[in-house]
Amino acid sequence: MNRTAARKEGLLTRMKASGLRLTGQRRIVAELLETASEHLDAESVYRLAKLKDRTIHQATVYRTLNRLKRLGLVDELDLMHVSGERHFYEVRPSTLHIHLVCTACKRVEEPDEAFWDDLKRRVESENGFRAEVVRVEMAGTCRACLKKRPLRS
Amino acid sequence: MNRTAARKEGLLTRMKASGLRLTGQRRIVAELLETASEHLDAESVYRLAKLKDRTIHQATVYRTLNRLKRLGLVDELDLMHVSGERHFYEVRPSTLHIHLVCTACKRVEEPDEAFWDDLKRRVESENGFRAEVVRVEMAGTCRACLKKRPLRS
DNA sequence: CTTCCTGCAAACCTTTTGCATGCCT
DNA sequence: AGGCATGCAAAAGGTTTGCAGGAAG
Repeated sequence: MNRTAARKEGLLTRMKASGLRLTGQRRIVAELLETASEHLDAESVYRLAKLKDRTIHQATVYRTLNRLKRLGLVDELDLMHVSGERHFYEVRPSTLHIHLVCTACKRVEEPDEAFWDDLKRRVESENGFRAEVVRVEMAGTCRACLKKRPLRS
Repeated sequence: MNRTAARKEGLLTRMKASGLRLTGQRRIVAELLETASEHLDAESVYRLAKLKDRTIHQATVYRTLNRLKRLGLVDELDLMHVSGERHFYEVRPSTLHIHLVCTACKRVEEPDEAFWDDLKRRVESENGFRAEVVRVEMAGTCRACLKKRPLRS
């Protein structure tokens, strides 16, 4: 939930460090991604960005997102396709993504328990696989919805 | 790896049990999904199905895959977009999907260690989230590729 | 006879790309 | 000047849909 906690230096800082030219529009996109309280898809980023700069174009949003993705500063998610085929973007927290997608209320929880790092280590020792990006996605029913509609299964 | 092991009753059986009409073309799609040694995307299913029935149409493949998906008999995967935006399909093994996607050789490993089930239980007890589908995707470098190009990071 | 499946083609949605313009360094 | 960023429109890629004909229950 508190997605800001995972990051140390701001996205803008890292963008500049990556040699990326920091234009006004890119700033807007970066700030949106960083301050969003929920995951945004490209279209949402575009819609929100337009409120701050009416002239921004969708192609620019896509290009910016792709640049950030290639630089590894932002990750593209799919969230189990709860909302169609769109991709969602989030500032890379630590290469570790854990999403609990509630199929009832569509909300996405992001627990940040430390023990998940365990996964990476286990896979490396047991499978000889060095994981760079770990994504755990679970679809199911969240606590709140379970209460409303208890024992559906 | 041995993806067949995870299933108990055949997909065809479960399709019939779901009240789905079992046509020749659907059989072909189901058999392809079941016997595939690697993950197939819609287009591959189409291409392979056409070898067995020249008259099958892409729309039919999509419709069949969607039906199977909605029935929960097959799951749609994204495999970290190592091969573009396509979706891959796999017969639902147990609602538990673990994919180790090697970014070097593009191969996908599916370790079927029992301890992964642990994940589901932990999330339920620690987050109150009842997971129906668990998907763990890791992108990184597999054992073989690590050997070829040791200590890249 | 009704329901469901299929082929076909067109539509759809999201994302990418080529080109021309213009800004920044 | 040179390179990069942007707008625009067109294309691309993958998937879905409406309709009409046909097969299955």
